Amino acid sequence: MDNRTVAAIFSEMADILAIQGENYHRIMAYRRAAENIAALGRPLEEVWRAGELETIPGIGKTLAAKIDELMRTGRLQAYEKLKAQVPEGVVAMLQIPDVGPRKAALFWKELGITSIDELEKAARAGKLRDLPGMGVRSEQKVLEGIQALRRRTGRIPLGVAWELVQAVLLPLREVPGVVQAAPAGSLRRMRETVGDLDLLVAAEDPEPVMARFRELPQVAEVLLSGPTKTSIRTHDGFQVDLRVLEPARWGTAIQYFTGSKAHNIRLRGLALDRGLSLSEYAIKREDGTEILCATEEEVYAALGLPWIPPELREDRGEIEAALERRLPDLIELADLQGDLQFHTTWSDGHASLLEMAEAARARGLKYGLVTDHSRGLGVARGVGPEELRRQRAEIEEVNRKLGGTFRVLAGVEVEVRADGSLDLPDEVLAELDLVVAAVHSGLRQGREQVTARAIAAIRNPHVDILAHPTGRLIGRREGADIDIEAVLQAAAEAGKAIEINAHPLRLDLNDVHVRRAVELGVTLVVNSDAHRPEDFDLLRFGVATARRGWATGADVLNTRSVEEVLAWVRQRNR
DNA sequence: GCCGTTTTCGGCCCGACTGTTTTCAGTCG
Repeated sequence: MDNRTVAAIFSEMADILAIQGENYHRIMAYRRAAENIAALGRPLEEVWRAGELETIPGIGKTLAAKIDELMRTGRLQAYEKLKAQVPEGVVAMLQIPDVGPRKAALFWKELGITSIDELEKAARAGKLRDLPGMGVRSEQKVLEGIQALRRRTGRIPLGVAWELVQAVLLPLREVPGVVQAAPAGSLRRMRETVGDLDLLVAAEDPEPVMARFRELPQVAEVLLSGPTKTSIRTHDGFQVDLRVLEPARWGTAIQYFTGSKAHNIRLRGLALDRGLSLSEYAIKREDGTEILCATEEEVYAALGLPWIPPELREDRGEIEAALERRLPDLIELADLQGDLQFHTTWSDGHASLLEMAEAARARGLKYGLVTDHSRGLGVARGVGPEELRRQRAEIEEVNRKLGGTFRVLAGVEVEVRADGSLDLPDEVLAELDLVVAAVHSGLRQGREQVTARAIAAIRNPHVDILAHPTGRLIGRREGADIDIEAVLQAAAEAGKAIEINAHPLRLDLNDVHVRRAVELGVTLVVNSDAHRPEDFDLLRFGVATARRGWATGADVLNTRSVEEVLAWVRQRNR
């Protein structure tokens, strides 16, 4: 039983307990356990076998026993008992905005409603308005919530959220009196998907900012608007929350709204230990006097901590690391010296080798590995032995033209066939500077088969890097059911590198797997996988994912110089 | 249900906004 399944069960148990009106903290215990299991980075089953379940934060005797039952029997009696008590459709109602556990329970108990469809009918028939605590407006909000839920395509991919936020912040920055404007929330933490978009503006007078925000062309609907907060929904169905506050309180505010919730709860606990109360407005002493923080550094310092990078703020050990002054020195975009995967018109890229090299150079990179697809992948065109030989001539010509300001290395993205063999003969691969291997087809194979293919590729002496190991496309396609732990172990043994593909729909490895790779000492590579010149800008998302996985510059191969990268290849191939 | 250099019991973050209410409950983040 894998981590995601166990996490989902605990999360659903929390929902059911909430509908039943259970003790809030007991519910939170289940949620926290679910989150920590999902973020574990190594197989829960392995932790269970080692008898170390209770070393996981938020797992005590009771939950450890429940995990044990799940691992041994594949079932959990307590879960089945809970599920039998509350209809599935009632639990599903929690997905509707503005419907929480209390209201879901109310609709169910008072009117016998057990599905979202029934709820919609009841709302249309005006049956909800007479319930205690409800009214005509609330009934309308339920209907609107159901519509919003049906429109919602799920969480927003990081790349889309990034673009939208840049577009919205620009006009807000032009409003007179605006001192600062920045994204907060999971976008600032650079999570791979973003739920609602959180924006923060510092200005003495909030109203002109709110007014400008409400009138943006992207706005389809104003959900709520007060003196400190306005929420809108865009035409694309995305919710954007804007908070405006005075500049003197910027530090506490941006800290608070960056989250995560779990990180903030821990921080507030630390504040209480020191006789302080932390809120988005200030740090309050017990006598009621306020400490205003204009910067985040001041907030953390007041709690005895160094500043913690936003990408780490998930309560995955960063607070302990900060207390012990052992936060990692995270990799930064500027640390990258090269990019070890980009494409050209030799396969499915949209620009010439020279154009791509110049684009990479314009972004401060010093080298790049051209990795057009081998033939086996059914993309338009693709390179075989003959094309690679001819491309080599073009590489030399481009390198001459660039006159030492940038170096193109010869590579390929070689297809791992369904049977685990590679799409190009070894002697052809041997002539290249570096070889990137990738699985694109047969992603739906069984776990053992697809894992074996990836490991076979890693063990091929000519392969240096395994690209986007799961092949997922966020929000579009599940990745292969691949045993990442086994792949990482194989890479560690063979001394091969694993890619963090920076494309915002891939981010593959993901943050949790990066963390595990770092623990295992696996060499990582952050690659743009650029298919057009502007795609080199995507590297920021790959670096962010590396940072979320606690990776330092030393963990990532392409922070090294081109000579060091080539030496890394040679010392292994001897 | 978890957790512990103020604790093995009694805590567990804090506030905005809305809609329903005459002081608060529910939801959200």
